[in-house]
Amino acid sequence: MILSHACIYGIQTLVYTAMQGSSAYVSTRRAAVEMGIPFQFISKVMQILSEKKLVISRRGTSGGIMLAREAGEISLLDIIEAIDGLSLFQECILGLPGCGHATPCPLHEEWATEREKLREYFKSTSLADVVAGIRVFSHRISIEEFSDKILHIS
Amino acid sequence: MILSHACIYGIQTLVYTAMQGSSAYVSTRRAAVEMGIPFQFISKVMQILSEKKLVISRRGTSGGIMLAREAGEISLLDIIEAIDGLSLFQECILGLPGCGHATPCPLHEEWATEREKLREYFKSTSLADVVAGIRVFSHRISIEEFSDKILHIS
DNA sequence: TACAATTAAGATAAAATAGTCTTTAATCTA
DNA sequence: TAGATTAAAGACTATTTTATCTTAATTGTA
Repeated sequence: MILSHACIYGIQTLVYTAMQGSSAYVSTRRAAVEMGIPFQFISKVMQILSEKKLVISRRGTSGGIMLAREAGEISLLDIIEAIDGLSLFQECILGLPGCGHATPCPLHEEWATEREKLREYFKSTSLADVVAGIRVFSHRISIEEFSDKILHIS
Repeated sequence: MILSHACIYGIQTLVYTAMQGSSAYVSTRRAAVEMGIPFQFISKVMQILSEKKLVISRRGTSGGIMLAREAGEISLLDIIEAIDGLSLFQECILGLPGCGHATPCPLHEEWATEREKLREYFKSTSLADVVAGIRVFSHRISIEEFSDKILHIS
């Protein structure tokens, strides 16, 4: 698995949040239920993203989270960096500490090329892009249809 | 980290084995010491690769492991498949179970393209290719120079 | 002010991965 | 045959990741 569960949940939750518009705080409990993700885990991840200034959180009634910047200004790489860090895009694929241009492992150049493409993709894809894909191409974000789960909490 | 430690150790050990020529069994203990990898862990990984018919192992004096096929006939993908499985090349990057062409997640097409390139690279790169890279470009496989550690065991 | 709703935060538990230790079985050599 | 060497195998430990539980703090509303 290339991204940790925490990171996957983080991306899913922020995409969900971006889809709700920016007027009000979005309930993470509701987001969790609708997306079929453990609520407490999302809560932890949002605390990290709050520290890293990607979201603003608020307690109490009508509390929740809100994107700290416009959806077009938050890239998937921003989220990955905040949660998993950038080691995926920096480390040798064979795990050799000093692997680099001067002392490359046998796979160094090829993997350096591949991982850079991947990084570029994550960097150039914003939450707004993902939301647009969902709206235009009916991409899905939840495991089941949203409507299935909404019934359970309202 | 894209490959597990077990998988990384497996690749390193088989590359090391391929470099020794095919005439005799290669001691996994020696390989472990020279590459700076936990011996018992390598032993476990080699047991897996032995079950999967990628290596032939032999107990006793002058025992060790030997590649089951020519180095040119064992791809990195063969090793990855045996140890980590192929889920890396099959799963949705957001971890959504039913993600596919019919019901894609927002990142489906892009990631499907990237992961296929990665799979092709691993499939088309054999142990022999890696060894050739090491011989021609002085690529390294161990964490430190081999000669440093050889002294400790002989 | 009292209460309900909501996230924050710390502790804990469960699961997966990584690593170690010990005993057994096989093999070679003297 | 006896002893040394080596991998196989199973049990165990440690670490990291994932997930849950409980309590506290904050906010809006009646």
